Amino acid sequence: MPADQTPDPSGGDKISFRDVKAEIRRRIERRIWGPGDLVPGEIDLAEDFGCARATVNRAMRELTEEGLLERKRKAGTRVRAMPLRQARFEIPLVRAEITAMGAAYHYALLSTQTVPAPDWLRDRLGLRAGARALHLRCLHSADGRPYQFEDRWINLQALPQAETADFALQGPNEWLVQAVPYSEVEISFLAAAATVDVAAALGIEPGEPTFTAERTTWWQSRAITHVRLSFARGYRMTTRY
Amino acid sequence: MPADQTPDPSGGDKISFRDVKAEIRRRIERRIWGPGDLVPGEIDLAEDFGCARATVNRAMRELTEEGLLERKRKAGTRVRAMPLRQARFEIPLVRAEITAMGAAYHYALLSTQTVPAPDWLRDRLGLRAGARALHLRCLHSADGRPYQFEDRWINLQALPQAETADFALQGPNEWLVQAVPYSEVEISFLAAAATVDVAAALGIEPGEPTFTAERTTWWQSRAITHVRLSFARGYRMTTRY
DNA sequence: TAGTGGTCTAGACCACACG
DNA sequence: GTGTGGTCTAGACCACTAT
Repeated sequence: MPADQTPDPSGGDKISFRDVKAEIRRRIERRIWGPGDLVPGEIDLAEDFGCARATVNRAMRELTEEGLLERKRKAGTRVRAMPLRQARFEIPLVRAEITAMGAAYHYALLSTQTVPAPDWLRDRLGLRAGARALHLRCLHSADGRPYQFEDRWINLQALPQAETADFALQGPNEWLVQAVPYSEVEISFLAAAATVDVAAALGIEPGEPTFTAERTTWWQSRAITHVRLSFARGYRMTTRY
Repeated sequence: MPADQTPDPSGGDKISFRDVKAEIRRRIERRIWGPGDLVPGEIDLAEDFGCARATVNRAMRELTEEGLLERKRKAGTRVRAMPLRQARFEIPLVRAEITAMGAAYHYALLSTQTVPAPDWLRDRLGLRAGARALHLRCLHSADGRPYQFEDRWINLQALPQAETADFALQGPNEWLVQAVPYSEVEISFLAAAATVDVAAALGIEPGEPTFTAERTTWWQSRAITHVRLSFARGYRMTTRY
């Protein structure tokens, strides 16, 4: 009997769901199970691997979540014909991002103003006409160099206490996470030409390409805040998968 | 005893790990368990909820993966003080992306050439001096409008059969997934100024901000391909979490 | 050393979807 | 109808780590 029939080369006694995952991965990579193929059922595999069905189940469930398999009741499990590529990005607080690079973090509040929400914002956040919003502009720096320009709007209907908060020392992002944790978020990434505002803050030329993130946040179905983050020249968002 | 001690309001008999997740979420949102707090152990919660420990375990494991909890053996489970924000983006094939919008997909091969790998590419892919690479330039269109410009390099040492493949009809991406499935990938997103090449292909002005993705792919520790994708004006990558 | 999470098992029942 | 995955359970042992 070939030695690689059984995963778990380490001599440990029990088969782990990790072993099963690795072995299934291997069989897919080596085309033993090709794209679109039907994979044996959990019971068969459990017997093959010499483990409980629950173990196989967990392995296949995770591989499904990772985009390698497709499962349907009664129909069985198939190798995804077109593997679902997905990347996961962590969205840290700027402070954490900067200190993690080993740079000194500095925060500055550039302006703060309570104004009637402009039309596009009312539309975006679902505010009624005449609603007031807090508008903040901030700069986050790394080792003294501009790193990220933050242009934020806060819905004062939903978060009236924001009007009296002091954003001179603590950035609005950090204030918000302690005020409204675990919210629902929509985030977009795009390339934008630097406006005069942004260019001035980041020390670049107007019109220069700027990596930009826009984030809208809800809490219990109420819009809380909308922010546009403009990153300094050369910024990249990177991940592996 | 308060009615909300027990989740599962629907009158169903068994407690699902989903019920447990929802209830834990609720308690965190309502600050019953605040940031940094120690959460009861699995055994206690299982008794509370009237379910097996495995059920609580799955709920908490998934919440941990979602970034809401932090777990350590012996130390127990805590509510993350700074919730780990993470976004997941699906990286579909261009064809799928375009047809999903309801637009007609069109692919065109602009140029193809076998050349010695330039220094930056040798560096990036870990190729030896003098290594040859296949250089492809392609355009993907939606309803006849340029959508994505693809500038790709393929390592011919690792994939010699690419040299004789016909990329006139099938894009290199699609060819590659069938030739080398399930590889290891590093991907970056950035904002770049359109080069003359890119601008001409996409029908925009040189220097215009262009949302750009760079992807390098390995298979069994060998570099396979490196690609730079430039998106048309107005492109956004969006997700919710 | 002891407590907590991590995992495996064997068995059971259910829900969905294909024929 | 019937087969496949989806989930729950009760019990067990293990592995890490704080004390």
